Order: sequence, then structure tokens, then C-alpha cells
Amino acid sequence: MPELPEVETIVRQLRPQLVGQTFRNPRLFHTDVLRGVRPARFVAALHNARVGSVTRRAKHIVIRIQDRDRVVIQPRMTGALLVYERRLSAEQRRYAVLQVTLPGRRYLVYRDVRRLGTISLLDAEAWTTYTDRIGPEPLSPKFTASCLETRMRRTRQAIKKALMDQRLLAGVGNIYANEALFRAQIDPSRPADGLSRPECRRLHRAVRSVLRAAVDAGGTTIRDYRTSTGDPGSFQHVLQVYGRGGEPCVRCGTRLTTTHSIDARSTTFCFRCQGPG
DNA sequence: ACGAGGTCCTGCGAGC
DNA sequence: TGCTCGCAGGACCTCG
Repeated sequence: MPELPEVETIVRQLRPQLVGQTFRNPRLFHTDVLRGVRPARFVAALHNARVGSVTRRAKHIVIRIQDRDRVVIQPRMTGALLVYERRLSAEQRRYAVLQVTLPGRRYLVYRDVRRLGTISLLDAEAWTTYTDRIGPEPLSPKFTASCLETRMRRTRQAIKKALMDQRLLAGVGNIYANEALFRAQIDPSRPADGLSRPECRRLHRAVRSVLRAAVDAGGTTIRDYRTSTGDPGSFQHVLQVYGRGGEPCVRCGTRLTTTHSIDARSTTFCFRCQGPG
């Protein structure tokens, strides 16, 4: 679930709470979330590890420890990274995957109801390989309209699917792909390599503006997403298309259409405002 | 190279 | 009430 704005929100909140702190007594309740590292090695690596930095890359939370390794958390649909000020209640413990004790009797907890999320432990070399396979950060100043155009031209896939392809562009998932395409007034099913230059410029502006607005709102909470304090985001209140199938378009009043024809993911759009180009 | 579909998991709401 | 079914914000894989 968490897309770029949600992960960015979590990271901004966690950073001042974690940087410089030392992890103690890691407890791993479910080992099936680990990728490429065995439970015993992972737990040993976290114990007494000092946090150097907390950053975001695409939809990943990246915690650098011991000036060497990176704990890379990908929350996917239902993962959440929370700091608790006291011992966990039974309800809080229910979906806990990983718990780490922080100074001051606080606890860092990764919880994930569906456990589709993943955790890996990467050294510098493995991290470089990993991050090099992911596309550019859309909010980076280096990400220009021509950068987006070059990337989208690489595929004939539907533009909505291309936007969500992490190799082409980092951090955009279903919600923000829908919203950006509406803002840019582009039909989600159009082949990505068929967009004109002005359309690419509109899409570039739309992607960046919707992501920035969502970061400012603390992300979008449909069901599971919570910030590190356990609070919901607020961008769900200003979504223009996602989750609004059958409701009137905010621009023209036409009933919004929802389809599952693109990559079997729900796509909501206005067939009038986002007509075939 | 592409699309379709299955897989990892659990919860929830709709419908019967 | 209680059951089954389909769906859910992601990403990876195989198959044809």
C-alpha cells in the first residue's frame, strides 16, 4: 500500500527518533518476510546496531546501521513501521513482524497484516545493485519532463502500467497513477510510447504535483496505512478519481468509470476528460 | 516482447 | 448468523 508519499511520511517521522540510537533485543515473530538473509543472521545484525540514517528510496524504508549495512523494508500492501512509547498491547502485538527495543523504553515495530511486505539486509555492494535497478525519483530536481518522456517511450504498455513500473519510475503505485493521469487528462490505457511531448510535460507536472500534495497531507489512508505515530494520512479526502468510480467527475460531472482491464488493477478515470488522445 | 494469470498472505464487505 | 466469493494500495514469477 504505502506508495512514495506514505513511505516519505514514515521516514520523516522516524528519522529524528532513530538516528544515533542503538537497537536492542530484536525479536522476529515471522521469518517469512525476510529476503536473502537467514533469521539468525538478521537478528544478530540488528542487536546493538547503531542507526546512522533513515532514508527513503522508491517505496522502501532504508535504515543504515553500523555505517555498513542497510535494513531495507518494503511495506507493500499492509506494512507499517511504528514507534510505541510503551510495551505493546495484545492487539498491537497481533500483527507484529519485528520488534526492536529503543532507548527510553520505546519500541520500533514493523507490523504487516498480510505479510506481503519484505525485509532485507544489504551490504554496500548489494544495495548498489538493488537501487540501480529502480527508476529515478520523481521528486528529485534531476527528474525532468524529458527524463519522463525518455523512460515512457521505452514501452508500448499502457501508460498507467508504465507509471507503476518501478524500473521506469520510482514510487508511484495505483492510487497516484490514477490521480496523476486524471490531472494530466490522459487516458490510462494509452500506449506509453504514444504520448506526445506536451502530454509528457503535463504528466510530469501532474505526477510531481500529486506526490508533493500527498506528502504534505501525510499520505493516503484507505484502510491500513498509518504513519509511524499510528495516525492516518489525509490525502484520501482530496482524491479526485481513485475510489470514486460511479461518482461525478470533479471537472465535468460525468460519472467516473472504473475498469480492471489494465494489469488487473482498479483504474478509475473520466472518459470525457481523459478521452483517447 | 507482450499479456495473462498465479503466488506470497489475511481481512473485509457483499451476497446468498 | 454463517458461509463463500471477490477484492485490496505490490511485486515477482512462469507460461504461451
